[in-house]
Amino acid sequence: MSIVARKEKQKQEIRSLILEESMKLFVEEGFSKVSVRKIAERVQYSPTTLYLYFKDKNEILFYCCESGFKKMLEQNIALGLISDPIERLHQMGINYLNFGLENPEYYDLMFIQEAPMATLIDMGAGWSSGDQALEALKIIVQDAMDKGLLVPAKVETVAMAVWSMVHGLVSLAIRQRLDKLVAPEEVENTMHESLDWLLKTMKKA
Amino acid sequence: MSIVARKEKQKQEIRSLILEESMKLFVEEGFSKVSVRKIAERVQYSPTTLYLYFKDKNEILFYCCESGFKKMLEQNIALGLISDPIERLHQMGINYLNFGLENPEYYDLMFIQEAPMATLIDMGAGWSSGDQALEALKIIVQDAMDKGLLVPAKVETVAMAVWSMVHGLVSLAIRQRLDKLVAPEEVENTMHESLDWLLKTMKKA
DNA sequence: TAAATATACTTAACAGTGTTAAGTTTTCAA
DNA sequence: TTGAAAACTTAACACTGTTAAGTATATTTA
Repeated sequence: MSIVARKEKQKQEIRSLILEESMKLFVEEGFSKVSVRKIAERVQYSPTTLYLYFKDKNEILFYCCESGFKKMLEQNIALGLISDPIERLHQMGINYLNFGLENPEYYDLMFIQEAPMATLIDMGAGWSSGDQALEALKIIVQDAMDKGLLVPAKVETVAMAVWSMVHGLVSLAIRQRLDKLVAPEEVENTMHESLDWLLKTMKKA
Repeated sequence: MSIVARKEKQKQEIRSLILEESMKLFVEEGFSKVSVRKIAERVQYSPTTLYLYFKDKNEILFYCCESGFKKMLEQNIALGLISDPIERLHQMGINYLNFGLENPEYYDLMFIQEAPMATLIDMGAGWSSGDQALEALKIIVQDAMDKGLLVPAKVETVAMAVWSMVHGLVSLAIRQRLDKLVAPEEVENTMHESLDWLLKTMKKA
């Protein structure tokens, strides 16, 4: 049994190696430049060997995506210290914007590309860390309403609005669409102003 | 002179033909399935001939994109009849959501893919119809503020917030991310509720 | 220990992609 | 009618994801 376990462990190590090198490639060359052959070259295996460890390229993308979510959640640990729900929501939004702008390739994978979602669907699995992040958002919104800081409304509606807005900001920025609204050097600043505006606006008078 | 003019006209006709068939392919098979060879087959030319009429594939995408904006603007013509700025902004948002959900392939091209933007940048040209749509948004926001219907703020900030939110809703929906927040059959409805919520919230008490 | 089996990995290939260089056919002016 | 210019095609390059078939390398069984 110990021998089969060791083999399994080795297999897992190679899987990890493949994922690690894939992510490095992402960050260095961008999503569109990542190919099975390039990953293979990095891990010093033939391209077809990767198919012994993953079903297809999309599955590799999916697991990279998962690791992106972990990265994102780590950033939010310090959030627990903020007790005021609105302030906490605000900081969560700021973190979201920063994560997107600092890790555009990850963000692309996690929220823009359809490939990882396709895999998720035919794996029947959950969006583990993604669901977790959304759950956190809903809880904050609920909390804010309970404390009378927001006008009462359906939690899902408000959560969707807030998430859509920050996602909209990041994804339009990443895809160079916000340059069309303000000068490039003002984009980042205005994004934060928009977020501030939303929170100030939604706060019960 | 008349003969060279006729030639030019013929050239334009072929360009139009290529674009038309490209767009049909989009709608029928989706962005990712559109290839130079498939377009060529449809217009009954060899693939390389397309390069005599367009610099590269991205340029074709760019022009398809332009036509998407025209389609979108047409939808907004009836908006002029609404005099109340908030109501007009609301209807503009509803139109935006509907356009995105009804023409996901166009929407993808116009606001999600980076290819057309790349072409735009190295063409040095403007985002003609896109700019027009954004200008309309800014004017409405300004109008609403002038009439005291919105809390005063920087126009660009509010415009960016509103655009980002509707874009966020549509793009997350198209990429199947909103299913993670509410059940699939409730997505469209909740999107509209989120939009309603935003407008109700931003309206000056 | 030797043969049989299972595991790990690679080579070769298919069908597709965007794009370019070179060659052919057609059109039109001198 | 000849010659040049325009329009178009063929062949090829360098990629892409993926599969089938073959080859080594361990591991198990006789």
